[in-house]
This record gives sequence, C-alpha cells and structure tokens, in this order.
Amino acid sequence: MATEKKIDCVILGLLSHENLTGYEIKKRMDTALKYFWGASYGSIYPALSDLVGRGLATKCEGAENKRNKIIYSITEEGRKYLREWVALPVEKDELRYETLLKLFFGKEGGPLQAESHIDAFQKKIEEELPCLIGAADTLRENMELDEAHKYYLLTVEFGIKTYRAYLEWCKEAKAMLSKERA
Amino acid sequence: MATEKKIDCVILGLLSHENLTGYEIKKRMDTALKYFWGASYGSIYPALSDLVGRGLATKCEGAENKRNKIIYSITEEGRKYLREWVALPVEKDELRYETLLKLFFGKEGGPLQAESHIDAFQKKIEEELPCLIGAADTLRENMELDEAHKYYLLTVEFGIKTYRAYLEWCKEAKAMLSKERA
DNA sequence: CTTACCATGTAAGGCGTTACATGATTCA
DNA sequence: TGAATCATGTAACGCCTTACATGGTAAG
Repeated sequence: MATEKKIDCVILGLLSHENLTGYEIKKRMDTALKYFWGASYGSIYPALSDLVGRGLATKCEGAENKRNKIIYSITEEGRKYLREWVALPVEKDELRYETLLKLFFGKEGGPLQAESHIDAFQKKIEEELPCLIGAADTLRENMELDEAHKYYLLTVEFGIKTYRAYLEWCKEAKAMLSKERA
Repeated sequence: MATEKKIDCVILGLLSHENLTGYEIKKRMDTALKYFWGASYGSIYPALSDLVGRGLATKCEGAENKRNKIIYSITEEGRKYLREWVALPVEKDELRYETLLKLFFGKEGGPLQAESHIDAFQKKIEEELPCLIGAADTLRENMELDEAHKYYLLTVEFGIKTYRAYLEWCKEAKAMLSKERA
C-alpha cells in the first residue's frame, strides 16, 4: 500500500458507484473527471486486467449483455483498497499549464502575442464554464438520489470557482498588457 | 517543429534570460516555476546535453568559474527555436489534483475525512499564498529593471487569483460538509 | 572537521500516450 | 449501405522520476 497507481484508484472509484465496461470508464474520464484526471485506453484496459488479477475487480460476464461487452464490478477487496487509499493523505496536486509557461517567457513574443494566448485560454474557459454550471444544477436537483452526488458537487464547485477566477485574471492581465502597449 | 519537448523549451526560456548551470536551472524550476512546471535532474541534464548537440545551447566554459561548473547559454538558433515555440498555440493545460480525486470518491470515507483533506489542502495554499504575494511585490518594485518582469508578474498574479479562489472554495466546501453532518 | 549545500550525471524502471488493429451495432 | 459510435485490446515508444554514484567547497 506504499505508492498506489492512481489509475487503479480512479477505476475502483468509478466501479464503486456502478458496474462499467472499459469503454464506459473512458467516457467517465472524458466527461466528469476530465477537469482533474484523464486517462487513455492504453492505460485503462491493462489496469482493468491487473485489477482482476489482484482480486480487486471482477468481470461479471452474465446477464443483459447482448454484445461481447465485458462489464467489470468491484470486489469487497477492491472496496477495502479504495477506502484505504481515500483515507491516505494527498501526495501531489499538480498543475501544468502550458499557457502560463508561454506567458512566463512572453517577452520573446511580445505583448500582442501574449494577449492572444490569454484570449485562447479565456475562450476555452468560457466554453467550459456553462457545462460545469449545468452539471452543478443537475447534481443539486438530484442530491437525495445518491449520497455520492454531494461529493461530486464539491469538485464541480471547485471548477466553477477557479474558472471564474481565471476569467477575472484574463480580463486584468489583458488590461495590463494593453496599457503597457499604449 | 511538430511536437516540442516541453523540457527543452523551459530550459531555453530560462537560458534566454541568463546563463545558468544545470543545478541553477533545477532551482528555478523549484521556485519560480514550481507552481506550473516541474522537472528533475534526470530530465534536465540529458536535455541540456541534447540541446548542445542540436546547437540550441552551448557550454560557455570560460571565465569566472572556479569550480568545475558547466554554465550554459542559449545560441541564436536556440533563441529562434524558443520564439517559434512561444508563438505556437497552446496544446495542453492540465490539472491533476489528487485532492479532487479523493474528494470525488469522498463517499467512501465520509464527510469528516473529506473535511480533513480539504483542511490539508487549505493549509498548503495558506502557506504558499504569502510567497506569491511577496514575489508579486518584488516584481512590481523592479518592473523597469527587466522587461521580462511584466510577464513573470502575470503568472504570479494568476497564482494569487486562483489561490484566493481555492481558499474561498475551502471555506464553502467545509461549511457544506459540516451542515450535512449536523 | 563535519555538515550543508553546490554540482553533475547515469541506470532502471514506471507510467502512460499514440497509433494501430479489429470488429459489432445502430441509425439515417 | 455507410457513417457514427460502441467496444476491446496491443505494441512501440517517449518521457520522466527515483535512486544511486560521486565529489567539491563554504561555513561554523
């Protein structure tokens, strides 16, 4: 239990909520989790096999499965593993924003170029913010349906809060650059 | 010029400002850049050799060098490469917060545990925020000394803005959890 | 004289992406 | 019937971290 592979924990976390195929896990990563965690098929499928090998997940091959889908579910062992990992202190929070890197070296390209990087960043945030707000609304409406929604909402609100701060910064940063330019 | 290795660009960016040893580059990464980019010796030294091999940087082995230090400087080629990279649109901004991941699966550990993760996060932010504010002050005072300071300040202010948003979120998130608990 | 920091590097191994390969099903 | 999406996987490769290995110098 020294250094857990995060991909294992994420998959177990998703399986703790519902049984899923590898494909569906990928979809969750591309939607609900994309703001703070991502993964590709090339890491998901091997991880699933590994989890089954370690007895933390199982293939439930029975039932309503017309296609040759493989539906995975978490085992009691897996649930225990997940609970232990969640209880452990956070090891690393990491942000890698290429936008900030290019801005840091912005002198090379000058203020106009820097502004265009900020614009692109702003556009992306402005596009994504409504999705987050929509997700928060949906979660708030269905709060009672599942205890997990409370925790999901927490992370969505983190996104909303930081995205709004980003937009404020974009405005001020551009103002600063254009003032300098004048 | 298809997909640049970021480590190369960061090193060239630092060298565009001043001549540095590998050790000093690492220090910059651990201080000024740590909030949005990191690297270890195991990536820095090989990258430096590679940059020299490609003619983008050179070892300046002359002069005020009592120790057996190797001071690197950027070449004209390197400067061109850097300018081209800075001009290119941003490919990826990525955030990987384990805190959010643990919170997302927070149902496993319950509200008290979730609160303690938020507390730890808050503590870290509260420790780092004054450093950012101090850095911003210093930069503002020495604005005229170097044109690059303007761009550095932009990134520091990004940090300040988002950290303040984080702290607000921490407060609200904890309030929400303790209200639920009651 | 010894601790802390300066300084450079390598080797092994982990982790994960990209690209590829394949095929079923649904819907227009 | 063709496009989009569902669905599973592998192989090659790249990148980086960790840990190790080594030694100089400054300060107390």
